[in-house]
Amino acid sequence: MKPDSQKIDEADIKLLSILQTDASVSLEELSSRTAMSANTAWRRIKRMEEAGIIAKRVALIDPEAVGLGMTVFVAIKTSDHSDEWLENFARSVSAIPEVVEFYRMSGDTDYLLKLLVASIADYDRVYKKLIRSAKLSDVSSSFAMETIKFTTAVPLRI
Amino acid sequence: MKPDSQKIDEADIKLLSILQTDASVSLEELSSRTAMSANTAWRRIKRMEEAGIIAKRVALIDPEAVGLGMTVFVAIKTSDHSDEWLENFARSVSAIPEVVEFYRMSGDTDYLLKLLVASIADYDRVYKKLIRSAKLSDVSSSFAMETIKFTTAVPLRI
DNA sequence: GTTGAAACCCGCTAGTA
DNA sequence: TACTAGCGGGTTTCAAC
Repeated sequence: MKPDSQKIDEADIKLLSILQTDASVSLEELSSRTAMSANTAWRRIKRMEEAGIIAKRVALIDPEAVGLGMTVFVAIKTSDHSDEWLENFARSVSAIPEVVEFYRMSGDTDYLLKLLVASIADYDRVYKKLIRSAKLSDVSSSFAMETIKFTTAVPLRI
Repeated sequence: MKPDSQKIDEADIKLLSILQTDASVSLEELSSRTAMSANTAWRRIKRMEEAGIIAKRVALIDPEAVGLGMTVFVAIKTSDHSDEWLENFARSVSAIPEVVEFYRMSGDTDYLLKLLVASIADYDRVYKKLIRSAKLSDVSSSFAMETIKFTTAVPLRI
């Protein structure tokens, strides 16, 4: 799966830049845009897929279009907990589909979650599920009024 | 682009669930997994693409694999600013590739950014770019120690 | 060993009943 | 909704450097 961390060169970055913006471009177009032959492009892509650099190809759904217009950030502080509590916490929270991002933080808050929900009522439903599943106490939520930018494109540099 | 907000039924949700997890599945496999003909699956997908429900197809890059192992959240508070300042702020911050998410918030913090950077030094570079581009004052950063969950799959429900 | 070109063949796309 | 035909593109192979 991860054969000794292959180095990525400029040509790879060109390919990745295109594919992480639009994965539906053909090898032909890819080759014309990168000044390499189609099967060189194909070989490089395949190598990066096998190396895990390209994790997967997905369809991105517009959350608004399916009625998920509300983004909520949930900050959680935990007082000392055992390892198994933490493990269980991570597992049960990860299993909630509305939790789309979940980080262990340094500083003030210990955990930060990003939720995608339909409405306040929907948020309340998920919130209850959340505190029930892990028996949390110190939880505070912030609501996003507007998503100014959201991209899955990572900042690639030479 | 958005012809009168078509309703999404269960069959559509089945398709979306698969495609938002793995967009590389063939129509044949899609049809066998959803009990609809390949042709029907294709037509539904095309309709959802045209309706903007499926926004795009992208390759997801593992940030760690390309040396972007650090996720930072930046909370910004603004004291009263003019409309044009706000507009310029949104535009210049959005243009920074390391800013992968950018929200206008309710409550304590006015804006929340998510950054993908390589290291502390890299973070510092982006931070400087940030405060220079929009002349910010009240900025506080929190570092993610661990990404427990990150998914682009939205919580689809019947 | 690495690169490019060309053939193969599968599967996407679209037209028709 | 199902069938079918065309064709575009991913995959493989082979030859050349």
